[in-house]
Amino acid sequence: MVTLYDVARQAGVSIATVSRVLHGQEPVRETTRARVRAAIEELGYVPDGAAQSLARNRKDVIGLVCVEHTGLKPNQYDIESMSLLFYDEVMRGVEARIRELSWSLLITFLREDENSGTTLAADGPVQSRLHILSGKVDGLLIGEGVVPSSVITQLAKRVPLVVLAGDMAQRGVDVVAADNWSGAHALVEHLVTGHGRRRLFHVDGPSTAPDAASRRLAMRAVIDAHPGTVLTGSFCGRFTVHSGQEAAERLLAETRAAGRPLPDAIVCANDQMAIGMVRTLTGRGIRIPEEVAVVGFDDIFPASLTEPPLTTVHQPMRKIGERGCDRLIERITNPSLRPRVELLPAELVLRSSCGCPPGTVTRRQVTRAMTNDKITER
Amino acid sequence: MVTLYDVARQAGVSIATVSRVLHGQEPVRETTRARVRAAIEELGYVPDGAAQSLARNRKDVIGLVCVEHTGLKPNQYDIESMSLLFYDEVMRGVEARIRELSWSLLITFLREDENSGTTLAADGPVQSRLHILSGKVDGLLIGEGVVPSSVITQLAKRVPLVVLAGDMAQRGVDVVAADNWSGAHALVEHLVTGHGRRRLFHVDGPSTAPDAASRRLAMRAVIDAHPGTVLTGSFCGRFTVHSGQEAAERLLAETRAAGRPLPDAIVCANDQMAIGMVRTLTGRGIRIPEEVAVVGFDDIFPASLTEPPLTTVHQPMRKIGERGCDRLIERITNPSLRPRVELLPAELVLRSSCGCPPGTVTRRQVTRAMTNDKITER
DNA sequence: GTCCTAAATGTAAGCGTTTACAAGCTCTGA
DNA sequence: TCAGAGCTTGTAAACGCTTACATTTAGGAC
Repeated sequence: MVTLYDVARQAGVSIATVSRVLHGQEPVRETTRARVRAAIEELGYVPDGAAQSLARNRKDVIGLVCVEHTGLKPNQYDIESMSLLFYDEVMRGVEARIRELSWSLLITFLREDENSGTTLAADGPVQSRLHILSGKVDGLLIGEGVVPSSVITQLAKRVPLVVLAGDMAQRGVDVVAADNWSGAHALVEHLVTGHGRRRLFHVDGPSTAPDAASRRLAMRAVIDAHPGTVLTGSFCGRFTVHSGQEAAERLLAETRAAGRPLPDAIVCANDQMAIGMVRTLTGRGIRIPEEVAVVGFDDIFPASLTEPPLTTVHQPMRKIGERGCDRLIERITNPSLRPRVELLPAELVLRSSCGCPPGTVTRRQVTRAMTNDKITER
Repeated sequence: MVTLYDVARQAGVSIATVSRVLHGQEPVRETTRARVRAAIEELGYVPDGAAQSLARNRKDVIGLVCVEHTGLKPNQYDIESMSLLFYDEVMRGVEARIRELSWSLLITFLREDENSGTTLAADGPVQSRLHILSGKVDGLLIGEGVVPSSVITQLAKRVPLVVLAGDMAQRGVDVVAADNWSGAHALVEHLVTGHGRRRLFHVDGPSTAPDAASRRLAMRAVIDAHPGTVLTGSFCGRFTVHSGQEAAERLLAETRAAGRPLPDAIVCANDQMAIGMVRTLTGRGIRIPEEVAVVGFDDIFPASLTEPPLTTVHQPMRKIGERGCDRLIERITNPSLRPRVELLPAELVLRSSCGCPPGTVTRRQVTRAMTNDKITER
């Protein structure tokens, strides 16, 4: 390994001078500078990042902890695995910011199942990996969903940290997330006031999923605000295409058995389930949106390819990465900042599964005016 | 910041003892161990990664340099941006290996256009970023395509390095890539011997793209091996859907003008162009594969969604990440290893755009027997 | 109690940088 | 010619950890 000393010897100067040349600091004679440059070039010197970090007391590295969805066939892209793209977008947002600073980005994937069973263990594999990681970075960006919030709160005491996405208000920790509530609210509002749908069916996510919760609340809010609007029923799915299909089967069976008509609209907690719903319904000859509207959430890529194309809500993942990174850097710079929750506007994407005319593609940012406290109280 | 000294003071022991407890080393009395553990917990001590790296003389970090495709609309998934997925798969492969070792992964994206103009500058922005990066890692995984090979060769002298994907034989540098040639060869061979197609048209990639080159050579090889088989023409596209549509327009115009029949099969250098081709052709009422077969390359997600579904070649990106990582670790461990080129089998994916019956989905790994030298000589 | 051995713990020298401070130059102006 | 100012350059002390080696301690055997 070539060190500063080697370069200094080769150039006939002291290590301080080499360091100065390396960082373009001023008081170095032009001839000396040239000599040092030549030595660096000749020896192929690369400054050791660890030593620099130690001396400068900062690493110029931030860590991003992503959620890795499990149960996917490797090497094969399908509709389920499209959700993978979320964190890839976040990552690109973060990287774009990081790059401007000449910092670096450390990535870790945490598998959804990795923490099951060890949630409460103070020293599970997840904790251990996060611990090692936090020693290598100046700050951490953590995707919500895998790490229990108690662990996050604990971790935040030791290292600057920002929680990304998700929907839970982490008390005392910075959060940057999409405004899921407003997205879902605008979506359902559109069905009700835009297309006169009154009898709604809900395909919900798992009760444990925090994002599903706020979507559910938003739907409730719209229904309550419009007399005459009712929730005719709901199904609790697992966010998969298959769940959506199950939901459809169940819905059809139940309405027929009871001799009731179909609902006017079906609101699904994510696009995968909406796609499953659309497939099964159209397979049974039911016309969408004429007989029933179907909407999803997330705007994954295949949502634009269904027949009819799916009306949904796009999540600003890249922006979440960017803003999360900005926030983290603020916090690193000024650790005494009061933690805040920042919600980014979601984007309502109107295609035609909601009843809008075929060929429609309208995008509209939606969010609500609010203060921190309103949000954290939610 | 809490250091070893703080913990040592709190526990009433020396820093050496704390360090031993930290790493579970043997000769420490149980009572002492407990005392130290308590102090660590109480103070919320996190070992400083930089200091550890410096003292241990290894960083337990490897860097991955990805190619970032440009000109994409942010926050919007479309067929073009599906190519983004390549590096995301590679990344997951690398991370899976890294994780087993408790190492970390540093990510950098290099934009395709970032290097244009400065290719030969010894100190362009790309070089500078790679330089900083290489000081922070034990080794580097570089996706081929952005960094000029002269820069790579240079870099490889200073830091353990493995080149991923691409197709170029980097002399004197480790390479792990997909066997594009065999994939393309099997694909064209299938058209010719499996479906009796004789008159082939080629939608090529940019002449500068190294992967396009080997696909072109493979096609040539099949044609030469089968008397009676001819290349009726070719079009040089830019790997986009739009290029594929242009190619289709041009092909139709020329064959009609010359009063010639359509070719039997159209071989596209990637899926995006094949999709553009399929769209335009079916739009003009031409039946695929009855009138003409169309095949692509890469097996991006939308390839399975066209009508008819596209026959193509899947690239084992995740495997490339895994094997590249293994190779890099070998090289870090033993820097005197002779550099090798390793080609991973590609996977022929038969759907129905080639003439196979509707509903077909057959996957077959393809590669050729070979030695290093044969490959590097190619 | 003494002595020996082995186990437990402590001391201090790095690791490769940065940077405050000291020291050495080269001028300029008297 | 020399003092002093202003550039350059060098010296050495951190930074927080690991680890070889030195030292202390505990536990037996006599």
